[in-house]
Amino acid sequence: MDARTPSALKPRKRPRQARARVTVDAIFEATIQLLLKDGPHRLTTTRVAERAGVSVGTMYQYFPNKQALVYALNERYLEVLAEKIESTCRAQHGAPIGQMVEALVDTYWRAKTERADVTRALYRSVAEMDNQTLVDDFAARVNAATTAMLASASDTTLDDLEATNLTLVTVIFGTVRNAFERTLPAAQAEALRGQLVTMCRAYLDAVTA
Amino acid sequence: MDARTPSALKPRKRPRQARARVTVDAIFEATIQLLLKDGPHRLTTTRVAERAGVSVGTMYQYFPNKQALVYALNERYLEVLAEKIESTCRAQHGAPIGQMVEALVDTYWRAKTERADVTRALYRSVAEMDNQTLVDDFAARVNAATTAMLASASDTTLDDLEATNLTLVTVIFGTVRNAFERTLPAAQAEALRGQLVTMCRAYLDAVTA
DNA sequence: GTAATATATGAAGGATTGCTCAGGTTCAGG
DNA sequence: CCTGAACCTGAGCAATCCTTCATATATTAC
Repeated sequence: MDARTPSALKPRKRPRQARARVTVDAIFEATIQLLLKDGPHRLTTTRVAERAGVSVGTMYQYFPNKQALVYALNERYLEVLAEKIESTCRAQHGAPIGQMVEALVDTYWRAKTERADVTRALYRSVAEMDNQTLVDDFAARVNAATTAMLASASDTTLDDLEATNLTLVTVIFGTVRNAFERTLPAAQAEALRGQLVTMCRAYLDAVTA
Repeated sequence: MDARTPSALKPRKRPRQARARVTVDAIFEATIQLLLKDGPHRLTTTRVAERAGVSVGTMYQYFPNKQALVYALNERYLEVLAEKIESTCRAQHGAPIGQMVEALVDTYWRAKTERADVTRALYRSVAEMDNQTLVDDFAARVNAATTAMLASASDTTLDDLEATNLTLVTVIFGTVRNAFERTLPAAQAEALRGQLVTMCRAYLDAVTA
């Protein structure tokens, strides 16, 4: 758990026994399902506990309040996502730059598509409860990884690494998100993903020449 | 008011006298301010009325419930935004395609930047209350306008107008939104806007050649 | 086996919220 | 000036909702 986590949102205690770990997982899963079904403003501690098959009191043994629950959920999700991105960046170290962005788009797109409904549910929950800290931390972490990757490109050195990196990351992440909110038919979504890669490559050609 | 507005969200009645119009405006403004200050999940009918300087009952004379209030607010905002975009598209009819996207980015970016705080507040409120209908309508409207514009380009005809249009719109809108959530320093934001234009132009060169 | 610890329960308290309604005030038209 | 329509008031009801705590069970360590 991040040291930067606001104290009011820090988990009360970690599960030590196996059954407790099962319980906490069930609580997380129940939260996702409810977020999905009813949206964030109908997310209730009672309902979460009910669906998780535990009592409210149990939930409060691990999370000091409702917000902390959603916070922890997003933290968990972003942690996994950040790791995937970092892994891709490491794998592409020293590759040609065009291949890099393609890999980045692929990784991010796939991560979001794997459980599209969960993605949507969490996007909404981040907005409702305010988890800006989480988002900022995530952004910083991703930024470091992609910057390092781009700097190692075998076929070019970028004039303004910072600016190009910021542009690529913002465009890719923003586009993916927007694509999700439109709930496009699969074929169109797939086409869009291809076009996004084309676009990024064209951009890199332009700022490289 | 759109005919597609779900009946549970339709305004109860329109203000007929001048003082009533003032009241409704005050209610809208109060909603924005509270959304800004405390986020959507602390938006309360009592608080809205209080800050607007009217009583709760007054609010309920024009809106059947809280959700309808937020809905109407976003409807108003998106209406203005859609008009700006349509206006730009008309103005660029028959222009070179590169100039078109530049104008589109400019218009959208400026519209969002003019009152950046309001933009952020509304982004969040759309997510919390579910106003998907509004977003979909907006998307369809913008789509029609930009498609018509792109089709009239003086210097090229696009192979796949639909796909290119979808790509451009999704990328531009998504990027702008993401840029806002990161609360970038003004200089970086400005640079990003420029890079976005470069990117779109490079993309158009690529799919046109 | 037993003490210490971890985990689970759920009724109930306290606070808040969305919304109504019976009764007032202001305005516009005649 | 008068009357009906438009507009406004705000105490209070009903419905939740978040959270606690006294109590009970399961697990681990010895």
